[in-house]
Amino acid sequence: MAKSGLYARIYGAVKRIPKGRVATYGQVARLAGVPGHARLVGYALHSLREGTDVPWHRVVNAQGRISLPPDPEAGGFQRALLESEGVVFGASGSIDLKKHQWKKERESLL
DNA sequence: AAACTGACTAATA
DNA sequence: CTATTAGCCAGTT
Repeated sequence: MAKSGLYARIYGAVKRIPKGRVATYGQVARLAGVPGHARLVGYALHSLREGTDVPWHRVVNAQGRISLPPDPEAGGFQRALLESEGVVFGASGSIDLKKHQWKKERESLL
C-alpha cells in the first residue's frame, strides 16, 4: 500500500469540505497542495472505507456526478449521505454544482 | 526499472 | 444531454 504522505494531505483537504457542500477531485487536489493529481484523490479515497473520519462522499467528479459504479453498497450510499446533508440530486443522478459546489476559490484557467 | 491502471478533467463531436 | 480522445501522474504489479 501507499506510504506517501500525499494521501494524508488529500484526506485533510476532504475533511475541510463544509457539510452540505461538495467538491470536485481537481479542487480537492489543489486544496491538498497537489494540483493536477485529481486521479490521486480518487485513488486515495478508494483506499478509504467505512469508519474513517474523511467525508469522502462529499467528493464528486467535475460533472457533479458520482464516479463510482451504481453499487447499492457504495454509490447509492454516497448519494444517500449527500441527500441527508441537504444536497439535491438531479433526475440523472447529478448534483447542481452551481449551488452545492464548495466555492472557496475556483481554478484560474476557467 | 518498465508497463499497466485508474472514484479525473477538459476539449471535441 | 452523452460519447470519444487525449493528457495527466502517482500507485500498483
